[in-house]
Amino acid sequence: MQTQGGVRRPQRADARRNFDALIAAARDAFAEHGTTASLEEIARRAGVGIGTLYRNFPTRQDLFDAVYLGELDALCRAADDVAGLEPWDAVAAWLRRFVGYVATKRAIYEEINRDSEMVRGAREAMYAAFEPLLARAQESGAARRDVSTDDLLRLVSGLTAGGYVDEAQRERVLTVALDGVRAR
Amino acid sequence: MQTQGGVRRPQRADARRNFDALIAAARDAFAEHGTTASLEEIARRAGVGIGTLYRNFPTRQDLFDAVYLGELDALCRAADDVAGLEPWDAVAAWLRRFVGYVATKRAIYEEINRDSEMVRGAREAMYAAFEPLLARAQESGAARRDVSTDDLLRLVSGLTAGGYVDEAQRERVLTVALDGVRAR
DNA sequence: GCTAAAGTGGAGGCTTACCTCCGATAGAAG
DNA sequence: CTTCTATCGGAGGTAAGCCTCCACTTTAGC
Repeated sequence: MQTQGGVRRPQRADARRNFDALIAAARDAFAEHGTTASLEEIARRAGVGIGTLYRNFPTRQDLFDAVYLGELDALCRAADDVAGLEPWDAVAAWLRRFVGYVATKRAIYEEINRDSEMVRGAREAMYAAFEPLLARAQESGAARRDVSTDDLLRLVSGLTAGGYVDEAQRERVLTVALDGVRAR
Repeated sequence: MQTQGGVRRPQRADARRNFDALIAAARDAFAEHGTTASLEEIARRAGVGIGTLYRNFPTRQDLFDAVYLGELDALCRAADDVAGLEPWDAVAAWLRRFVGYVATKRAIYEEINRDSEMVRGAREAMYAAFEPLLARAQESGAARRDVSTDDLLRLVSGLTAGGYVDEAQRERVLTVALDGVRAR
């Protein structure tokens, strides 16, 4: 991939090193502090000057996109992986994958609702990936018909972003919610 | 009530006016910006100097408690109001009431997971209010037995805090989740 | 090696928030 | 009306984040 989030990866070796270090540091920082993580701290963690951060990512959003758009691709492709399962199982499996995507990323959750230009495209990609799975489950009678793709993704991302005592509880709560989606 | 959140309401007329104005302004600000709302903006909105804010509420937490503990009481007492309904209906009704409490309050949601000393008591009060309703619904066979009070309150508060296109969507999603809680 | 071009990094100016302190003010009591 | 005192409010010191700018450093290509 030549670009990530519309930001070109630089050519010179040292510049590429810094670019990658910044994305890695930003991933951690966004996960820990949400969208408002300090850019100066990100630069510090990456072992890079603040000027370098700004040259590569003129705005916070650019950095944010670079961090998440790559992983988003993988998530969308996962829809193909589960396409062979039974209709309902495919829905459940992909949603669990989606949880894995959102779980460690407070920032994603904060952003998923906003209408920030660039995230809109990302959301559309996810919706496009999940929509067919849901449609198939609904046609086969496995999933209730009165919910939309949008409903489900918001349901699951809201659930996921909450704080839980442990992983087992998150899993339990997710199971309850998925049972609610199942047709009776 | 003489105290709110452990903070004594002052005696002099002007002081009481300011105290109340601060709580009202803080309620708005916390709803809008979450726990990190600027204290100086709260003082400004209340038409009061920043010094007055600090005299009444030495810490952010004191202010936060004063804002929410009063409303919390009302929420807990609502458990009695619904106690006369059918077991399942009582659970659903109280949870909807709970949604009303959390929905406009990002700050509450942020705080509900943390173990901040003073919020712990608040959480226990809510749990105490809801627990009997859930237990009754489980005994009557209306609610599944593999979920706890804690599970449900986190499930619902997570759902509620998410962003939605409109109220109808929030309602739809909540319905799905509640259906998941119902015994088959 | 040498050099031009790409890339670096942090000092510094700006803004915003936190919190303290104390001279000025306004309510309560007589 | 006066006096006493609780209360006010914002100036100002401190800290942290944002972002720009440019003298310096490093790389790639010869």
